[in-house]
Amino acid sequence: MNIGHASEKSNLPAKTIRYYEEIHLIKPGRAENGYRDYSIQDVHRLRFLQRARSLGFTIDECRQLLSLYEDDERSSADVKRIANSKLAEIGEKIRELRSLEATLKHLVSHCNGDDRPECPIIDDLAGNNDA
Amino acid sequence: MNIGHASEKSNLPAKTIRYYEEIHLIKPGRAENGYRDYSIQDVHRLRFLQRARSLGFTIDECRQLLSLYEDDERSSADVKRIANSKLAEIGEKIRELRSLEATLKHLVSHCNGDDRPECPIIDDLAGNNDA
DNA sequence: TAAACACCTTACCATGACTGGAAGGTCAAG
DNA sequence: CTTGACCTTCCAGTCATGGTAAGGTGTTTA
Repeated sequence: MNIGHASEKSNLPAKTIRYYEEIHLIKPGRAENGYRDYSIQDVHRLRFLQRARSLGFTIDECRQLLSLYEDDERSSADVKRIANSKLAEIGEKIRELRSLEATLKHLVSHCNGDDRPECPIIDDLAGNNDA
Repeated sequence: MNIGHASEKSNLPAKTIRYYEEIHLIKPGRAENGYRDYSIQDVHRLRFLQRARSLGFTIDECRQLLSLYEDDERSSADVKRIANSKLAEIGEKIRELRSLEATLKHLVSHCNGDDRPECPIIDDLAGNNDA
């Protein structure tokens, strides 16, 4: 199967698929004309990678997950550990963003938003924390 | 004031300060020995940038905010508009992360996490959505 | 049969916002 | 005089692609 077809099946741009080969995540065969030739197994791997990436796993985590995916003897604890650490990261990121949101909302709510220059948002950024 | 001192006062790494100069966010003077020489005003700008970046504004947004900061005739509406658009972005990002978190939590909760190979997380990534 | 067009190849540059390191100049203290 | 803490510029790397160029291949159509 050519890369275009594999791209459709996996929901990954061809560019990305070639990049995954470059960093040794997959190694498709080659046809006589030099075109990459993807097997059904390869497409499974690509779909796996697409899903894992869209869940926020980094390429390195995907590499770990993929090797667990291909290992019939894996323990589910190994997989769960990776997922839990990613969950912790996501939770932390959410907390940070919510704190940012609160701060900005507070500033915005105190800004008149008219054509006068007084602006508590700028004042805060400038370090004048009068509020 | 040398860059090391400016770095302490602004809470920005010296590397970052030099980078900000490279992209024309600030332009400190130079001492006779060629060292950068930061004024109090420069440090105010750096602190402003540090705060704005930590609130999630991009460099380009910081550039806008900085020019508003330096413009006594600015309208607070201009500032509020930028802040509101950033707020919308942050909200969207939070929604995405919460959705990721929910999906992952669901998967993790169904995974035994023992030394057997059965793993609903891997199954899901592989595209077997039995759950 | 030939041209048009879709697809494939490699190779290189760009992104955002830094961070790290090499190679070297400057300056104060011991 | 030398050590060490600073400072300088320049070059390369990060992450996960995206863009573009220059060219080879394969199928369809005039």
